Amino acid sequence: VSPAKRTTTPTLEEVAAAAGVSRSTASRVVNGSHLVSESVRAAVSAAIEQLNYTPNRAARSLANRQTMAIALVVPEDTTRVFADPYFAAITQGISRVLAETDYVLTLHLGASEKTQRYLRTGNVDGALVVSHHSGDHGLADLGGTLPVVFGGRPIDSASVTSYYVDVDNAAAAGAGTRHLIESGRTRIATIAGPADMPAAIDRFRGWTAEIEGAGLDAARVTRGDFSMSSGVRAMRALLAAWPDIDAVFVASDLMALGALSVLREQGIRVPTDVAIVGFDDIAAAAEPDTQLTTVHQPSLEMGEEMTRRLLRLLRGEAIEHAHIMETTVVVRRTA
Amino acid sequence: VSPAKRTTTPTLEEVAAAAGVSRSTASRVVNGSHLVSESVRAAVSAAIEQLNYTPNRAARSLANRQTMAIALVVPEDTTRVFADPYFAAITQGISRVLAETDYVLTLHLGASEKTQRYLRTGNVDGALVVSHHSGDHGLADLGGTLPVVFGGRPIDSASVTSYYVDVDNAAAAGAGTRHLIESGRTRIATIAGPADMPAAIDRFRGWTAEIEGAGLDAARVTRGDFSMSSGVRAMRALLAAWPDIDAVFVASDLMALGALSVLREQGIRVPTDVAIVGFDDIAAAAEPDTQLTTVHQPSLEMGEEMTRRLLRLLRGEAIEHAHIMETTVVVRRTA
DNA sequence: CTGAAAGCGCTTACAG
DNA sequence: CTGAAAGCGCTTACAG
Repeated sequence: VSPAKRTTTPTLEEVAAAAGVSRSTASRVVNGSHLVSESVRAAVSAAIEQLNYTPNRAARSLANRQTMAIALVVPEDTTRVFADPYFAAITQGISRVLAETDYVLTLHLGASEKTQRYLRTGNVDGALVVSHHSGDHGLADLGGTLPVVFGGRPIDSASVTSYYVDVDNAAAAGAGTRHLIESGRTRIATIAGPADMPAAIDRFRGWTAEIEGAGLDAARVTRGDFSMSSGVRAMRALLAAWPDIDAVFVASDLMALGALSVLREQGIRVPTDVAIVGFDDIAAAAEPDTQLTTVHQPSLEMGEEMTRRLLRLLRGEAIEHAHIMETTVVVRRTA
Repeated sequence: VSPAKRTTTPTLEEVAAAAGVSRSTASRVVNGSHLVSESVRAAVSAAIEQLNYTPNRAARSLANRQTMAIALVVPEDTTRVFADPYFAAITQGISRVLAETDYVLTLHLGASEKTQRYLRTGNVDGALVVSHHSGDHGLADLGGTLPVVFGGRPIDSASVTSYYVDVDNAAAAGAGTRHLIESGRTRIATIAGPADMPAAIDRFRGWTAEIEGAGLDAARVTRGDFSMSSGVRAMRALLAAWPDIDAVFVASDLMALGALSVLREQGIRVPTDVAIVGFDDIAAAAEPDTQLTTVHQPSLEMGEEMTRRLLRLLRGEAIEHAHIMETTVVVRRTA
């Protein structure tokens, strides 16, 4: 049978036969075992190459109880969340590090009964859960069932025992706010995020602490839902309630973009009249026409780090429960 | 062993024992075979329930040569594409119909050698490929290896034999342009998409045909890359080159949003001075502060339809190669 | 360092 | 309608 003609995938058995060794030995070289002589390794490698052999995943999983699959679960399945650049970047990071391994990624939008059962019943070796919202739909104790690392601090009771990577949202928001204070602004407002999201809560706390610490008035507050249009509404509301504001710390770049469009529309100069600091540093923030000053959050790297940590957990290594990544204030044109 | 205490998953063997039947019979009821008596079915079902049995996927795949997995591949892996609301909606649709089946979705960003090999060596039962760009990185003949349905017409040679769902981009763009013409506009520009993307090419063609058909001037053209910031740049360019324009058909909502912000900034009234029609109908288009008139494309439904079609292919049913979905012009405030 | 053998948990002809 | 048996393609003690 010429390799070009065969339609069915070659098996380990055939590789072994071609190399003149046993199936066990062929298996050992496929798996990089050290107890194989150099000559045998070469022969088997040649056979693998020649037959274009790829191990059958199902057979492998069945035999060694590893699936070589890891799940990416996004508990909330609204389009808004999924289209979030932050989420896109995290997924990118996850995909990037997984690409260098033999693991495959399964995608789960929502945390349905079916998904939970899938996760708990040995179909994946581990899970990555990315969620902005607090309501983790019963995913809290998932970590007790299989290795899990969360993107963002989980708000639930199990958080002390869960693994997660995050930034220090309060400190980061504080730094962004401080930039405004240090540049002489005194009537600094904030457009906060949803009151039920840990990241939003922490950023708001960071802003408040910094404002009060500077002896300024922390009353100029409004909220959005992290979307651009909510930023538009929030900015209008802010302007209506406190026409005197000279700066605003916005809890997400998308909302900041919305806020900027309102200021532009109303002919309010940025940063001369009102300075704006965002949060995230999405790609759009760096655009020549935007040049948004913002708190940089390493989203893609967070995805990479989550994945690397999960991989370590899968190798049986011990890691700390929390991994906090660095943020920086990126000063551009709006503040 | 009480079911509550056991840590290992029960096997079919155990279910069979508990029900007092053979493994074969237990397997038959798990798989809904008709050749099982009612009483036996009941007994096995009870055992399954009681033991909380879930079939082992690996064992099942190995035995019946089905993986019950389908791949979602996004050939280009830039953050920009992945954060695209259109893509997010499609994925949502895919996920939604798959949720009602036993299939799981694997996610592949980029079309690396590794991914291609994965797809071609029997690790999934079928694939869904979503791509805006033409350069499908060798995915063209993927359909010869396993069932595949594309989101968007593939531009490559294999397209006549591939399955895809799409909209009639030329006709849809024509309809959007016609809306502008019929409302009395005469100096109608367009912000087109990338010259290497089938959807962009077709939309531009649709605009051109309609403009020329009405005896108008089809010279007012500029291009973006479908991103909001490119819309900003394109709108500025348009205004600089042809200050007389009274309308613009924009090939994507994201670009239209950018264009609108420029008009707002320059104090140009919409739609009084310049009317705008977008394409996609993303969530942001319907926002109270935007109210963008646009060509609605059923993105989520396209994802659903792609998936349903792939499922049919997997069942061995015959389907047409192309499935074209309806678009409509949604008239809001900008035109 | 290498091989024979058992086993992973299912499905599916084949008989009956 | 039901069961015994073979087989899916691997891995992994166990001997040697």
